[in-house]
Amino acid sequence: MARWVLHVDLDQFIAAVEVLRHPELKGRPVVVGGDGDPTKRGVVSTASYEAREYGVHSGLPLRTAARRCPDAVFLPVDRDVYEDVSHRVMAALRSLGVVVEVLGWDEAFLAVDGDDPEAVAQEIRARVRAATGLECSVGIGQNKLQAKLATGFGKPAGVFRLTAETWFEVLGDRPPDALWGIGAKTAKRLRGLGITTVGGLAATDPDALAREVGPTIGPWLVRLAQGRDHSPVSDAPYVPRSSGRETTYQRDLDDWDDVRREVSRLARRVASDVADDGRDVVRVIVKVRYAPFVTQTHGRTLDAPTVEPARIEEAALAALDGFTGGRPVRLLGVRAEFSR
DNA sequence: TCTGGGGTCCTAGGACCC
DNA sequence: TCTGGGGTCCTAGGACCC
Repeated sequence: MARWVLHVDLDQFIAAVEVLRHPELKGRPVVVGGDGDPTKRGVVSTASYEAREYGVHSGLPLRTAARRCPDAVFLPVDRDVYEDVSHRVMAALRSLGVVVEVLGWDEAFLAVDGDDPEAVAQEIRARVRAATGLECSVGIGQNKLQAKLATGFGKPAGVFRLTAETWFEVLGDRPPDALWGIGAKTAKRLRGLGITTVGGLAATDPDALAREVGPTIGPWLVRLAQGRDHSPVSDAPYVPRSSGRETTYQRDLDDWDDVRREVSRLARRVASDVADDGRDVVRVIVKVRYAPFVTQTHGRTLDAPTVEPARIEEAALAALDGFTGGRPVRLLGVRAEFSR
């Protein structure tokens, strides 16, 4: 009996959840992001397929989205609702009685045995639809990498199988950033080395690439392009490595007394988040993004692991002392790292 | 009129030690 | 004029993902 990995990805998840609770929006361009005001600083979390027709996509500044699609309905991000729907989706997936590895709100890997993975995929789609009213797409592969990439070819509301046999036929001529883990920066770097396709990357000598981009990443990139991946589908409970809060201010902070107050406020929020799950904090990192979008971080390692809010705040303020110059600030962040 | 917020993992350089 | 080699920890930054 064959072993398959199925990757499930909800279609336009956040926008679909909003349409579900506002049925009058069905068929209209819907853009979810920020606090729903497209004149403010913020980016698109998810755009409905109708809005995508206008070139609106995740990560696009809201102001740009409003320019491209003035008739779109703009809605604020409502995390609690998406989390709740996400729980129902994952419960529907677990109802199949297989190992489910959750990946964010709207994605999961499933380990499935059998000779008809397409039938299982359709059963998944039916159960998710019954539980939530939402559509999803399912990728089928022999490993997580293949399954994850397959899903994109099944969208929307479809199923696609991608195996070692069809890997190069489907992906060989595509640019390297079609792969999961290669972004614009790495694609550009590869282009500089004359590598412009997945097929080309797969045929590159791993040792040669190691010399160019590092001993771990070089060979990993080649394995990625070959569609090789041995990582298991795991339902082990997620253990966070860190927890943080950050804010982009609608108007830059010019006064560093305000900056200091805001760092204290963020640190106390982080401390309160951390207290909820009782993890010991070993290091606190402060992030500052200046008005021209230049970002710097400074951290403080604690003398001893702690959950004490006062110690966490103190460490954040000490880390803030690493920043000099007093330039206007666009974003502040505080992150706590846990002992491992 | 630019460019969110939540994360993870890897790299590179300096400090420090033997 | 020359100034080891290896290991580990700490720190800041980069790249990527949802």
